[in-house]
Amino acid sequence: MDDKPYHHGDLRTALLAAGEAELAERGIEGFSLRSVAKRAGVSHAAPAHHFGDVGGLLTALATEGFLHFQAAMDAREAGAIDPRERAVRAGLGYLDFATARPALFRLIFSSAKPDTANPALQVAAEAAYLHLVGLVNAMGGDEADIIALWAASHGIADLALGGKLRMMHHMPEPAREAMVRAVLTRVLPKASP
Amino acid sequence: MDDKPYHHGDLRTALLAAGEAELAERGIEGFSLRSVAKRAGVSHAAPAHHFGDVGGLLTALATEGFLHFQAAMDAREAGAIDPRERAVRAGLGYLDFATARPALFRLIFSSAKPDTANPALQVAAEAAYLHLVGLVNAMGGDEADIIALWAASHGIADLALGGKLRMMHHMPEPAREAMVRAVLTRVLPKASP
DNA sequence: ATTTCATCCTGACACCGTAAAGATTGGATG
DNA sequence: CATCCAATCTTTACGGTGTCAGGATGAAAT
Repeated sequence: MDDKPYHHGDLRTALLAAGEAELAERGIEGFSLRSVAKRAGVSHAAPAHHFGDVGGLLTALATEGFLHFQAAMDAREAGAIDPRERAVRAGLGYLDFATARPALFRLIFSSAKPDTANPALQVAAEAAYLHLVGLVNAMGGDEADIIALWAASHGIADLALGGKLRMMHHMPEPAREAMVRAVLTRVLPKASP
Repeated sequence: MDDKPYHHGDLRTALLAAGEAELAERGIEGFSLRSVAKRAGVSHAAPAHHFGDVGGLLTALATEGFLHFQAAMDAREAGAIDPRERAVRAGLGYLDFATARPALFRLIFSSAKPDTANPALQVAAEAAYLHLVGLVNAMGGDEADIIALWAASHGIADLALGGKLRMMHHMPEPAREAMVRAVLTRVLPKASP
């Protein structure tokens, strides 16, 4: 039997992985620091040294979450040239992320626990925002267009997570994507001549 | 001194009021059943008899929340005749509610704690949805228009609560309303001829 | 007057986050 | 190589939380 060494080796990384698993299984509202430590096979006070308190761990998880968020949009945008098509795909990626990692989505957008003053988190959040700005600028849109696209994408994703869009949940996948496309197309700036 | 009688008289109502105060001061993530009981001047186990567990109390608060939500939209819509203007005002009321009662907003739309199978809660939620459907129908819109208006309104409100719309938060009130109007106008169905 | 029963309280338990203090170990320093 | 140091992890402890079991109270019904 491999008795566990006193020093883990890469506990910080292990705790982040355990934290993501905890979020996926129990959600934000069921998230427990002690449970995360148990997942990593470590004492309940071990996380403190790496993350301070539970807010510190959630801040790090949120920072990672923004990367996943970004990646989900990039995956959808890949291959598309037309700026309007790219913007629509970004919205689809937005929904992909929310569906695939609901708790992470809520952690990022609807929780007060992550420390919004944390520099790394701010950088990650700003990057996601700038990505959106780039999409809208490529279409020749203004600030209202930015908010419109963002709000529509976010609204669809958040309402879907909340189970409020039951009519959409009862649709087959292709029809659902078509519906999202129809909605997002409405909020794009007028096609440039 | 009025020593408290053993029987409260209307504890259920008092607990609901205390629960709203607790939400307003501590938010969902800081919500504590024992603290609510303390606010109502009652033992920590007293709420159990009226609401079962904490989920039961939050379910009742969410049901009440939908009424406040409805009222906020009605207040904005009052006096407007034109269907498109009414729809835009509903969106402004949506934001009003989120701003005035952020924790209640999150409880309704982003929490898993309320029991979504509760009949009273379902009725309240359905009423809010049907109100939206009525607005869109009056404009001759279809299902995509419903989702578009709802998602845009919800997205703006939820992002604003999350502090993500900093550019909007730095605007004077009239400009902010103008911005919301500009965004919402984009998602309305084409004006009927 | 007695019984009944909803209401409310007390006490207990397991779980949680956090802090303090001790154990262990890898690595730097001599 | 021997020693010390600092980082890492554990143990223990404390107050707070939700929930359950059992007892106390008192209003209403018999």
